[in-house]
Order: sequence, then structure tokens, then C-alpha cells
Amino acid sequence: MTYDRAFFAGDPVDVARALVGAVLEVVAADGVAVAGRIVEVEAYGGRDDAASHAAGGPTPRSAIMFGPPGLAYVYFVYGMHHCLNFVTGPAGVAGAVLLRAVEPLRGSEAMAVRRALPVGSAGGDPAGRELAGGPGRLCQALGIDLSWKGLPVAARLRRPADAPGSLRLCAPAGAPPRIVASPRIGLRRATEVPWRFCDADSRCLSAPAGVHHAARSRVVPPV
DNA sequence: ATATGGATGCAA
DNA sequence: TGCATCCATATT
Repeated sequence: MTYDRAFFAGDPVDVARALVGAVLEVVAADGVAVAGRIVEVEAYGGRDDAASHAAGGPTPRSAIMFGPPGLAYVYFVYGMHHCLNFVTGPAGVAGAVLLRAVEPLRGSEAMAVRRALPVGSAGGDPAGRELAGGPGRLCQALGIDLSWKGLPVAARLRRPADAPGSLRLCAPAGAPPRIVASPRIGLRRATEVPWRFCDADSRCLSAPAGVHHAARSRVVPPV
């Protein structure tokens, strides 16, 4: 799997499912590099999706969702949190995938510092869920804010090394994850579509897979 | 359960 | 220009 423009040009639901298990590497503005395994995402559509920022057409905030695929869409919510999305679909068709949780792989110390959590194993959170289990936590742990909006997601390593302010995706390692689909979280509208995709075996989810909607959760085959 | 906090978008 | 809303989190 290569995470190039053609990959992101697909349907947000397909892209979301395919992203579970992928490794996200981030070099923040301060030069600190961290990496995490994507364990929870949500798909958002265009005008047809009432819960999408793109419902009702482009606005200054959501216009990027109507543009070319493979760019970061970052927005600010609740006065204190950032959320990271990847734009999907061909230009003219709005869509995005929200990154809701990653499992820390490298740089968990830096993540803990950014999250104002105790560094080291004394915190009693060995799974690291508090580091990046949740869309706002994820952005804080990875050092992502509004200035990242519009940045392309690179599929390959830039040489000799990625410059500060870069996003990169790497193919999953090991066995493919068991993926659970369930309704999206925190929405008031369009709660019926099961467009949240979680690694069923991860302990770093924002909330356990399917707890909110056990009856409407199901294991889905990989893309 | 509730306080927090600022941008966004639409109505007025 | 005002105001309800918002893809959340930490704390009680």
C-alpha cells in the first residue's frame, strides 16, 4: 500500500478503513520526530453527509475538503482542541478522514511532555491511551495545530531527513488488524452510518470499540 | 454531570 | 453584529 494521491482520491470510507494500522510519522515545528500507529479513524463525506463540515457546500473553513486529496485538514474545536483530518476524494468531491487515535511507537516521552503528563512508566498508563487516544489528544501529542492545515501527507521519506513540519505515512507492519466499524462519536446528526473504524485489539482508543453502539458495531474485512 | 474555551457560520 | 453550535477533554 502506498499512501499517494491516488490512494487518498478514493472514497473516505475506504480510505479510513485502509488507514487503520498504518504508521503516522510527524516531525513537528520544533524538530522533534514522533510516530504512532493509527488505531481509530472516522470517515466524513461531502454534501450528502449531514455531520460533515462539507455539508451545505464549501465555507472558508471546509473549502479544503473540496480540493485535491492527500492534504491535511486541521480545525479547531471547543475553544481548545485541534483535530487532524486527511482530505479524500478527487478535487470537487468533498471528503475527509478524521484521525481519532494513535498508539505511540516512538517519541512517547515528547508526547507526554506536550500533553503535560508525567514522563516514564510511573504514570500507570502503559498502553499510552492518555497520550493520543482522542482527536484532540492526538494533535496535542503530535504537536499539530492550525498551521499544519494544507500540508501534503508524504508517502515516502524525503532525503536526507524530513524537515520540521512534515507528515508521513508508512505501511503497517505485522499482521493486519481486526477492524470494528461503529457509528461516529460526538455527533448529533448522521449517527446511523458506521463510519468509525477501530483496531479492535488496541488499548489506545478514545473509547472502546463499539461501547456506545454495541448493537450497531461489527467486524469488517480489511480493504 | 459539568466547566472550559474560541472559532465558525448563519440569521438578523 | 449576535449567538447557537461545535468531529473534546479534564475534572467533580
